[in-house]
Amino acid sequence: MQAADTSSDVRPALTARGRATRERIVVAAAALVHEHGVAGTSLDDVRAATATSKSQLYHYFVDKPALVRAVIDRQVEQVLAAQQPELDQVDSLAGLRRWGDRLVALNSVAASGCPLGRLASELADSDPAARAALMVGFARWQDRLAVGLESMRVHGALAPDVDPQALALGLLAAVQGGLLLAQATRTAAPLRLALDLALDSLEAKTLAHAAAPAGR
Amino acid sequence: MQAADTSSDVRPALTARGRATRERIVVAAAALVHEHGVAGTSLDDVRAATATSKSQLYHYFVDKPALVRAVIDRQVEQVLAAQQPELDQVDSLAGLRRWGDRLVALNSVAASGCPLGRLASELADSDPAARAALMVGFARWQDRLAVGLESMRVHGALAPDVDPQALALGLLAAVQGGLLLAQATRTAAPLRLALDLALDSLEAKTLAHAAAPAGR
DNA sequence: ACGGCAGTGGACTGTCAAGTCCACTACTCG
DNA sequence: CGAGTAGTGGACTTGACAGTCCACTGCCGT
Repeated sequence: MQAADTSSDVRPALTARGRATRERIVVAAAALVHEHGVAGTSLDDVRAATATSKSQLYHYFVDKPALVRAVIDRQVEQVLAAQQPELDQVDSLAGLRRWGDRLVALNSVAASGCPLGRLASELADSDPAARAALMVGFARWQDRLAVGLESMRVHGALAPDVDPQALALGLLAAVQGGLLLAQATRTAAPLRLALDLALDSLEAKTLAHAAAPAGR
Repeated sequence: MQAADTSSDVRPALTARGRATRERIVVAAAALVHEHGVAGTSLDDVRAATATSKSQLYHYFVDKPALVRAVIDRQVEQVLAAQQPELDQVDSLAGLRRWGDRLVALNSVAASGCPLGRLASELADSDPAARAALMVGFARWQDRLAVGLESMRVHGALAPDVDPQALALGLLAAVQGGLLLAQATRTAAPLRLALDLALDSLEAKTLAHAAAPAGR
């Protein structure tokens, strides 16, 4: 009914100048939305921040939700890119801890929470297309982690009976919750502690510890 | 400057009828805000849902932020109450798992996320008074958990060197992240997995494991 | 039985935001 | 160099929402 054609938000025939302007709009909108939320960001704010006009906004995006979807796509890329190269090197316990340290460091710069988390909690119930795009983003994040965990399992660094996808999702949840509380408390501690708790759990699932199986 | 007198939102001289009306407004507003967010809930929505008039809203609350603060206070109570009695019985690993099961069960009824989490991510950057109230709520939640964990430590069910407050905050972060992703994915799995990961970590910190790493 | 105040009804105002429209500019291609 | 189209400027319309105002009602004490 609504989003049958998922590629409809990509307008055809964009010249180089057009692509640059569109990009400028998305970048500024992403920053504003991250800071003030979707509802707290007006198109006039975007217009002012980009020195564009109302007609340009509607030239490149059919309506505000379409712009928000472009922002989501951008934030997914940004969030994944900001974790590089550590995210792709989580193939050992040490690698996982390095990745965690990077997240803590990123959060320390500006404890403004995870852009995806904020968008998710604001849009999950109201914008199905946005929710779908966010789910894809979270899934990509989870997969990156799962690939690393699977490699650990294969190399014998994790017990053979663990489920990498499940662990990755649990880890991602810990990160999201840690970032949420870090934003609320304006403290790095929640993220740090959530990561420690989750990673300690993984450490307990290393082969050495798992020699004596702990069931459930 | 603005919120020097923190008790100013409690209007004096309320009769029984007045208190009932005020309560009705807060209850309906809490439900609407939980479903559509603060920005997505207009005072007209609240008015319609409570069969009240505009003047009543402004009779009981000086402005919308004041109503939101009342909603926050209510949600804090509701969230803590909904976890009873399990939350006050987290004095063993089994008790912790029962508490986790209750959270999963609550979330299964309607995967709408944690009211506090949603409010926190929406208001943390824009409403300092709201953020403060939410921090108090999270702190109460954390303390309840910490009391249980401390009792476990004292009874020897946890290693003596653990920090109950830190573990409680980590646990709370896992829950928040799990609920956020559960809402986004419309699945119970993230909460379940986040709790499993965190509780497995606690299990690994039990005295038995700390003394000699062996199965339960 | 009345004076006064808590509680109520609902019209009204000002502001702000989304989305529309049309005129204009500048690039590109023949 | 001229026509057509991508790109731009900004005024305008429409609607929604926070907040105001004043008239009214019903409870309560004396």
